[in-house]
Amino acid sequence: MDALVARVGAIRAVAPSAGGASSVGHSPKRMLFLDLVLSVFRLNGLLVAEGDAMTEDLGLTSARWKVIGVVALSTAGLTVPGIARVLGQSRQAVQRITDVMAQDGLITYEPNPKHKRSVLVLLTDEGKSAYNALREVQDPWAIRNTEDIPIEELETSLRLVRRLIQRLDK
Amino acid sequence: MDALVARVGAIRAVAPSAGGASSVGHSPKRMLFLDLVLSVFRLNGLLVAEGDAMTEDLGLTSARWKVIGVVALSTAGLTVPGIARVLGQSRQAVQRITDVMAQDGLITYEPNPKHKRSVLVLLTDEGKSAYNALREVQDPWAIRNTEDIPIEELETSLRLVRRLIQRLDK
DNA sequence: CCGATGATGACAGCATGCTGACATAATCTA
DNA sequence: TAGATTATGTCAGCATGCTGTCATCATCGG
Repeated sequence: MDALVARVGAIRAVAPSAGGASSVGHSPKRMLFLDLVLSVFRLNGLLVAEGDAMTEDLGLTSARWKVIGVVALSTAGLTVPGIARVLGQSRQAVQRITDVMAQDGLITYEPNPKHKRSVLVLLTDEGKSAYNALREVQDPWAIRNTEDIPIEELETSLRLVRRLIQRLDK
Repeated sequence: MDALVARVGAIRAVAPSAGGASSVGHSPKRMLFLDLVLSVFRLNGLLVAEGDAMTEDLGLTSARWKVIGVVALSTAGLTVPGIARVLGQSRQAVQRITDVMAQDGLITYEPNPKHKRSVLVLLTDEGKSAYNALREVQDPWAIRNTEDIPIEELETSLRLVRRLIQRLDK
């Protein structure tokens, strides 16, 4: 397991040239997996920070553009628990975000014809322009971060991440 | 971008048979990347939950075994900011975790011959047995989650995640 | 040797996740 | 239809990240 931490450390300490040699010892798959887990922890933190920095001018944060992205793509509106299910988060966590976003005028709560209490979340005009502005920074960012990565690697990685999600989500 | 949310939704709503067809529209790489980003957010949450559940009997949490794992692998001990640098977190966040772990008797603060104020973190006997117990649940878990995944896919994904980390960490 | 710069400790505040608990609305089932 | 089960709103508390601030210790350069 030394290799694991050595690698984690290397991410910060050593030149980007590192990252080749896979660990020796026994059960390389186990090492790869644990290394991947720690790397996902780390990447998550960096992505949140990056997302926050990238959209702070728009009055957004990572938590907010997760919500705004989901709502923008729903034609008929979504309930708060519905957003939570899509994002895989607790409804309470989403509720707190949407309440603030509603105060800020990005979304509105509209009556839900199918449910007396559970209102629908919709984007306001301000929310829609925030979404458009979001895409204007997010799309170039996505392109910038993938232009030198083969599409096959993206597909393989996404498939693996999805498989792990499915496995852990029961 | 509809495909993105459709996919995210599908993770929960649809049978595991989904996940094949890549998105249509323009710039598939951009779609793949944004999808990967959301999936990483999600996987992170699931991994934290899984890590907490898996080790709660040991008096550990995800945040704690990140620390305990790093400390266990250092021969001479590490300072709190040192642990933070390895994990890519703020020293304050790590300090709070280590303070509680010290109260719980998992670690001790020892004088640092190289620094008057910045003490070294070391595992107590209790901490060492917690680390051993951790490995006894963590290793089978890692094996279980990778036995049907080709090692090439693990390597590709880890390499991609690492590359993204390096890119975002400047 | 001394002052500037950087690293660390300590405290505070905030954002974003989680869970638990309880009441009520909605839906399913016998 | 009536009761049981599930979904939702709401409030509370907690865990784990982040940043900012300020004092103090360490280190380096003139």
